[in-house]
Amino acid sequence: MPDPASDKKEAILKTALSLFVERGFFGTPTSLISKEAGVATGTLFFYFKTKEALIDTLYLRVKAEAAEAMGKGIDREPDAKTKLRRVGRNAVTWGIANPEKITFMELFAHSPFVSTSAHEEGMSHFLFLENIIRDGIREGTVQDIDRHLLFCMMASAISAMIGRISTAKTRAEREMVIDQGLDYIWNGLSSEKGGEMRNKKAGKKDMIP
Amino acid sequence: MPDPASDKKEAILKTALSLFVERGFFGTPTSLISKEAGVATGTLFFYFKTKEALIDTLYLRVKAEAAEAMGKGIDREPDAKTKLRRVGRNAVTWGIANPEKITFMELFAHSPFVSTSAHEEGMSHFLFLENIIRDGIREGTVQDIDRHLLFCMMASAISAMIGRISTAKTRAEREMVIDQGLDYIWNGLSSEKGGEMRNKKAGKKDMIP
Amino acid sequence: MPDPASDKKEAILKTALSLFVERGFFGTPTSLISKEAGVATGTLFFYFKTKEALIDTLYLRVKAEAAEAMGKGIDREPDAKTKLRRVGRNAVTWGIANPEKITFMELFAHSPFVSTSAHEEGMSHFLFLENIIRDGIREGTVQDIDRHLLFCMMASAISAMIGRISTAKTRAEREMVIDQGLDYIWNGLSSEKGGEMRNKKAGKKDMIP
Amino acid sequence: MPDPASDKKEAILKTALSLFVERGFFGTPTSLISKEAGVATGTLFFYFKTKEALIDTLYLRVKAEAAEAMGKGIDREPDAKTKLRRVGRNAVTWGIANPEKITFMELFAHSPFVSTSAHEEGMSHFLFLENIIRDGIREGTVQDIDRHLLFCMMASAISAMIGRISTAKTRAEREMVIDQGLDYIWNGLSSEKGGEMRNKKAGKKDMIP
DNA sequence: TATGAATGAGGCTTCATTCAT
DNA sequence: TATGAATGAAGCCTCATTCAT
Repeated sequence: MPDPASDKKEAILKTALSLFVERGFFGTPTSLISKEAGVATGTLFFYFKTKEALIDTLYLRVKAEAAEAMGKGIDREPDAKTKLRRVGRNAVTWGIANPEKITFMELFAHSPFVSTSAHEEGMSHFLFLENIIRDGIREGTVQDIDRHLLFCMMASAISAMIGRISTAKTRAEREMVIDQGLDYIWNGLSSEKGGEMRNKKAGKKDMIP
Repeated sequence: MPDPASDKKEAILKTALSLFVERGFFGTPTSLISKEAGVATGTLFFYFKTKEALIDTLYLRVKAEAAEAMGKGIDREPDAKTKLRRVGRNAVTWGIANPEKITFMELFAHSPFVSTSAHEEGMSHFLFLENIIRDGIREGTVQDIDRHLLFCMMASAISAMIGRISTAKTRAEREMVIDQGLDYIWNGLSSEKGGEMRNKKAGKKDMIP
Repeated sequence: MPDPASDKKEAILKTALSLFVERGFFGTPTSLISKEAGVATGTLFFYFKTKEALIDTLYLRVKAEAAEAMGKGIDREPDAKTKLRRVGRNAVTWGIANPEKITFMELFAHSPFVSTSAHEEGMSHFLFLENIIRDGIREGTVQDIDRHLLFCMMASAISAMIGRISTAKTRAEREMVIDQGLDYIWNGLSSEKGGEMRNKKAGKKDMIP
Repeated sequence: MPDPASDKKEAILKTALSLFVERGFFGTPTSLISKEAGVATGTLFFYFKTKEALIDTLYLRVKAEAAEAMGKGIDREPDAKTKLRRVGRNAVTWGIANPEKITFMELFAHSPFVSTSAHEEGMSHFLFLENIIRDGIREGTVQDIDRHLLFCMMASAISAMIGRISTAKTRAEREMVIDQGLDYIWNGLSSEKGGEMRNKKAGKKDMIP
């Protein structure tokens, strides 16, 4: 009962993902994709009008999947800080489980091979992140600096983490890197850091005799 | 004094830089490079055995130039913190002045078109950065977390900053983004708050008695 | 009464005619024909074993229809001259009413895409024309020159007329062109003129006395 | 001293002419052209940006050559009648000597594969013909009917003649067909007979005392 | 050094045709 | 009868690279 048509389409998408990551867009001929996917050359073009249409579809899917994974469970978190921390952990978890997809997103995030419309549609899945940042700024727990800059930096930091984690040998090392990385990110975002704020809060408590 | 031969070689390199950034590696035919550079197709292959040899040369040059720019004046800085802050500011300044080169580095940082040896040689120019981080850790001013992770995160943060800055309309906005970005980076790197957090936690325990 | 099966076949033929005229044989994919005809790709190949079988069928139909139209009413004409003139007018009338079919015939009259057998069978519909010419020669009203040449020239003249007529703006202009064209054709075919010319000259002399 | 570059280009043009005539535009792959011409596939595209550019060039050349051949010696002819007769004979002579080129012109005269600009430029070579017809009308030796129609009919008649001639077995038969054909054309064009016929009819009336 | 005509492998895509349903 | 997913050969064209000059 598995839809045979869908099977071939999925096989193409899966194979394309691997090959694009491995060899880049221009580096992977459509003929290789179809061969590795076990379909005829014409079949690829039956499902995707163009090589670019193929990568567009792929891009959108991966972005959507990533966004969904990152947003998992954030509603149960009480504030922006914990929400963002959970997003970070979700991202790392998903990235580790889907290294190809992470690499794919990085490779084609600014690629001209992906259509502008696909870029825009892909970006829309992450609007919820900007919302959390905005809430955090309102709460006073996130530094009130340029939101888009924060967003980009957070994204690049997570990406760097995943990159670093993928070289980790043990589970322990991996966990350590995640913790350190999330600390780094949060401390960078936190408005507490001003050392003074901490001092202030802590001080208040400390000062209570 | 201008060696005519060298002129052509330089013209090819300069043109190739622009075109690779604009259109990617596979997207720019060598014929286009030579045409835009005002030389014959054969001339390009006289100076560079291969298209890959051309991009390797380019990559190495840009990396070396970037490293040199980032290291400017760090000897006069007293400690790791100020050194790193100066590196960051140098990087941003250079990146803004050389947008094509920045883009080029990002595009080909992990690219298979650049040979492994070139990647390694290119990376070597940045060893001084890891040294500063190591010193900072020894000084106690930089968090004692994975050095390579710090390095990657710093690099990606700077890159994100430059990206964000390039969309800034006014000089004032630009300066603000730089300051905020460097704050973010430093606060992320700083051991102060981390220390305090640890202190805090430790404090909790301390307070138990 | 409309056989649904036949409906599809007719739809395919009709669509194919338009598309072949518009875009040529190789220029119109069978997939386009079936799409525009509103049938599945497989259906076309159910009714026509091959793309060439389709165009053969089309060719034969159009030729037969044209021949029938051209022969309409010639039995009521008294002699070869009037017969031929009626054939010419019939041809023009039909050609104006069926521009696609005329173009189709011209396009594929010598085309290798139409099988030789179809060409031969198509030509057979026009044998009656050669018969009229033969009769005219026997009557003495048509020049006794190569019959096949006459046939070809008449055909090409009619075709030229139709082409010229299709650029006419007004009905009056169109009628004028038809009359002039038929005059041209007939005068070209007529043996009278030679005779009359001779008679005329002779006549002049005769009249001198 | 024969320009080697030009050699290859000419070989391609010559081969393309034969193949297009033999197999049509879509029926002859560029790969076949280059193979038969003895050059590499890339060479064809070095000289002609596109397959269409190739046929355009070919079309223009053939048209120009045909026009030049048809106009040969007409200046030495005294009047429109002899000029046109010479044009006709020139055309037939050239057509017999260059059967492929004649066929080529017929095949692609209305072809969409030849660009509109090429069609227009090609047509311009034949303006001198329309001029002769105009002069003839002024002289009173050519029927005063639509000039463009005359032009088309003459062209198609000549073409039909050539077609018929190419099936001639003996030189004598060929000469006969040429003479008959030119007679046909001229009688069709001549205003004498038309005029005389009218004169004749009128004359009869006039003679009625 | 420098040129640019020439090469030919290889890429993307089309399309006539088949076949299981 | 009718469908449309699937096929794969073949077409047009690009482009890194060479080589005679």
